[in-house]
Amino acid sequence: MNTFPKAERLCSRRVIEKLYAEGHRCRVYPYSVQWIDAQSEVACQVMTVAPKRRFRHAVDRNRIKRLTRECYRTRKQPLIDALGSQGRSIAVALVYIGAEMPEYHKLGQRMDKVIATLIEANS
RNA sequence: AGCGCCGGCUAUCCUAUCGCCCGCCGCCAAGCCGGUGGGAGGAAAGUCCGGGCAGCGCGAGCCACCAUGCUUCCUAACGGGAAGGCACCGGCGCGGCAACAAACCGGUGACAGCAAGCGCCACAGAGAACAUACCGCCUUCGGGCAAGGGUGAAAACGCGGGGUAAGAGCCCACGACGCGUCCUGGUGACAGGCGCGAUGGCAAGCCUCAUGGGCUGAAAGACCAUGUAUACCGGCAUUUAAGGACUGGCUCGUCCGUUGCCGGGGGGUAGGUUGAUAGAGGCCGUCGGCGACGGCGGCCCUAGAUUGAUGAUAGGACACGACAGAACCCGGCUUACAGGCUGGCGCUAUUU
RNA sequence: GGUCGUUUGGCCGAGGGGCUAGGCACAGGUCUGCAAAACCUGCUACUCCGGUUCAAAUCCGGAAGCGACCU
Repeated sequence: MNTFPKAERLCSRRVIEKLYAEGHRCRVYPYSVQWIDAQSEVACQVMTVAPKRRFRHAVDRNRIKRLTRECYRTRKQPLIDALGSQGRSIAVALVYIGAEMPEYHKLGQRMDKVIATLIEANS
C-alpha cells in the first residue's frame, strides 16, 4: 500500500537542524533536495517545504506541500526497497524552489527523477 | 420591466478508488491493524481596538506618557453597535418663467473647547490680528476716516436705516455667533424665548477640560522523565552604610542588604504531557423594548494539529466555481471577493 | 503565532505645512586631432486610496511593498 504515515515524516527538530547544517544537497528542478544519514526505524523520513518568500498565501503553500506529498507517496517504493536492501536509513527535505504553481502530472515526472537521484546517491 | 441608492443570506454538487488528522469500540495492554463517527472561513486574513486567561513582591499620592471626544442607551468591554440631536450633500416637490425655500425621504460626518494661553497663516496685498493707508473720501491743511476700488483661501460680523465734514456697532431694527444657578419643552444633546456679551481661520499645531489605561503575551505559564549548578531559602561568623528593589520619573511608606562555611533546594539544554477547545456558544419559540439588546423555555455539540491534518486520479451535472486555509479563545472594526437568492426606498415607461 | 521599522528620479540621500536640496549615473553642448578632466544645459521623483487644511512629500485614517526582531 502506498501509505504515508507519521513515522515516515521527518518531525524531529534536532534532525532537521543537522540536515540543514551538514546534509548533502542537489537540485532537481523544481526541487532542492537535501538528505543526510539518520538512525530511525523506517528507511526514509521526508519533510516538504514551500518557501513563504515566494508564495505569500498559505493556501498556495499548502497546495504545493500536498501535491509534493502525494507525488512522493505514490512513487516512493523503489527508494524504500533500495535502502532496505542495504539496511540504511536517511532523512530528506524536499524544498520547492519553482516560481509558479505546480501541475500534478508534470510534478510526478520530476519526482521520478528525484527518487532516481536519491537511489543513485545512496547505493 | 429597467435604472439608482441602502441592506440581509449563500459561497459548486454527486459517485468510485488510493491517502491524511482526531475521537470511540474491538484485539489481555499498547502500536500496526479492523470497524465506526467527525474534520477550515465569512472573512479563518490584516493585527486596528476591546475582553477573558496567564505570569511579573505590595501600596498611596503627584507628574509624565498613551488613547478616546455631540447626547442617551446597549454591552463583560470597546475606538464597536442602536436610537436621537446638529451640520453638510443628494433626491422629491406645493407653488413658480426660472433659480429655489419649508416639510418629507435617503446618505455622509474624528461633531468637546481658538470670547483660557502660546504659536502659525507662504505669494500677493496698505494691512493677515495691540493692524494699516496705494487709489480714494473729508478738511479749519494741523489732521481725521475706512464706506468704495484693488490683493488674497481668508480683510476686523452681514444687510438696511439713523448719524456725520467724511466716516465708523457710534446708535437702532432684523439676522449669524457665544454665555446664563434665567423661562418653556425634552432623561439629554438640543429647540423656542428672555437677558447679557464678544467678533478672522487653524486644536488630524502645542495645548485646555472630561473620562479611561500597571507591564508583558500561549514562543505566556504549569507538570513529568533524564540530570545536576552559579538561582532561591534557612543557620552561624563577618560588615553597619554606601547602595539596591517596589515595571517611565519623583515623594511618602515598606522591604532587602557584604563575604565565607554548613544544610536544604533543583536551573539551562533536548524529549513528552498540559495550557487547548462547552463557550459573554449556536438554533427555535415566546415576552419586554422604536431599536441595538435583554429575560424565560426547549433543542443541539460543531476541527484541535504541533515540521503542522481536507489532497490526488477517473467519470458525470450545471450557473463552469471568487477571495482565500484554524494554531489559546471570544466580541467588533477594516481589507479581499465570481456567481446566485432576497428585503426596503425613489424615479421612468407600459398595462389593469 | 507575536512585536516593530521603512517607502522621495535609474542609484544614494536631505527636507516634518507654502515652486522637492545635493551627489553619482544618463543625454546634449563648450574645450580637444580624439578622449579624460573641467565648465554650461537638460532629463527623470514624494508607494497607493481617502480625509483635515486656502494649501499635504510633510498632519490623520486605511491599503500595499520591502525589511528587522522574539523560539
